[in-house]
Amino acid sequence: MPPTRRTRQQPLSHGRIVATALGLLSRVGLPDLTMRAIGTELGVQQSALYHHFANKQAMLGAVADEILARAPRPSTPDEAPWQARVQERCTQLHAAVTAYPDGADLVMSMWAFGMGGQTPFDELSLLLREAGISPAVAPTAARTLLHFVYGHAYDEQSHDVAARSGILTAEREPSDFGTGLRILVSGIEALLP
Amino acid sequence: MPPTRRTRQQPLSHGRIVATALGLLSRVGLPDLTMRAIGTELGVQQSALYHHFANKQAMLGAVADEILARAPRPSTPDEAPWQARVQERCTQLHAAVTAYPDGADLVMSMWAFGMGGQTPFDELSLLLREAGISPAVAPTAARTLLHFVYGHAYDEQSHDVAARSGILTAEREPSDFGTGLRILVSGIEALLP
DNA sequence: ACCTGAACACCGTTCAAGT
DNA sequence: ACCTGAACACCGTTCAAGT
Repeated sequence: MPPTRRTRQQPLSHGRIVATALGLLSRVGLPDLTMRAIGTELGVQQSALYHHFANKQAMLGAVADEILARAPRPSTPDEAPWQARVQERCTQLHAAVTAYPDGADLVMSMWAFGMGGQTPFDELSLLLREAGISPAVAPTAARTLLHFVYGHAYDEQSHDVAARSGILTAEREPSDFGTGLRILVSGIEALLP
Repeated sequence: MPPTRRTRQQPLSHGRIVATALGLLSRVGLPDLTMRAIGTELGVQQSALYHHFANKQAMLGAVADEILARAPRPSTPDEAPWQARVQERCTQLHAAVTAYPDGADLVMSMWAFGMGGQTPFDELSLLLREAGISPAVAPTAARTLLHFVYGHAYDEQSHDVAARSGILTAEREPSDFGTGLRILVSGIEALLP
């Protein structure tokens, strides 16, 4: 008797697989997000998933994109100082990846591997170019911001996992993310002519 | 006929296992750094390793510490400006983790999980406190620097792996690391009274 | 105390066969 | 075209048994 097997109503599709994977991720975490578990949840064999994605990594790339797509849209007006806009976007991305267990790990890996998560980089690069950062440096600054956002989120989420395993790690102040972000924005500001 | 099985001369030990794992890591990478492969390399059963480490993660923590311990020692004199000292240390750490395939991934994971890599954080925190950064903010600044160092190195190494798999990712300028580091140091400088 | 040998409970991926 | 069912080639970890 399988634990949770839903009868299949609709045919499989990219979107249905990603939605199911996302729901499963939030319940069991990345290590238990197996192709078998996703198949069981959808009421199909694990091998059926390979008709829609070339391999597991391609599917995880789509999941990472969905996590980022669920980040709230910026509310700061376009006329606001670029510092405020950058800080808002980074805070939203931080919230988006920490909304799912191991979300930072997943998004960071997929972005580094070139299999997803390109949008935040493009958005931040554009925002910084509009702010007057030279086109040669804007991508570097955007990457540096994202390394911080994902790295910090990864740290927080690993801290949670480690704490659950009874491992001691350094405590993290709630203000820590904001302070780090201000360091970065000040540093980028110093590059302006 | 096993591929490479060395006859065992000395008894197993922490140090011998770590050294063997490090050699294997540099040849085959993290995904193929299995307990079986390490055992074969040492001429023992994989289960023998569990008499010296509680589990694979604990062993990988020791490997991460060894990678960091092999970073070159600072040559910049203690009297030099803190900016130069921070930049040198970060550049050395960057070199240390990129010296082994998947080194950044390994060190970042173990540090986040609290199973290794504590030394760089302690060193940078101290250095920044000596520079006049308030004790409340110095750890945050140190963490922000390390997120950048490891994040950037992780990116570069993933780029290599992806390229080998024929996946296209954005090109990276060699000056990119230095530019990002200067952004961070400028930002930390802005926190000084 | 240290290690062997075998097993357990899993993985991702492939592929002939069905519909 | 889409999916099943079974297999393949692996994993990390455990544990009785040997020395």
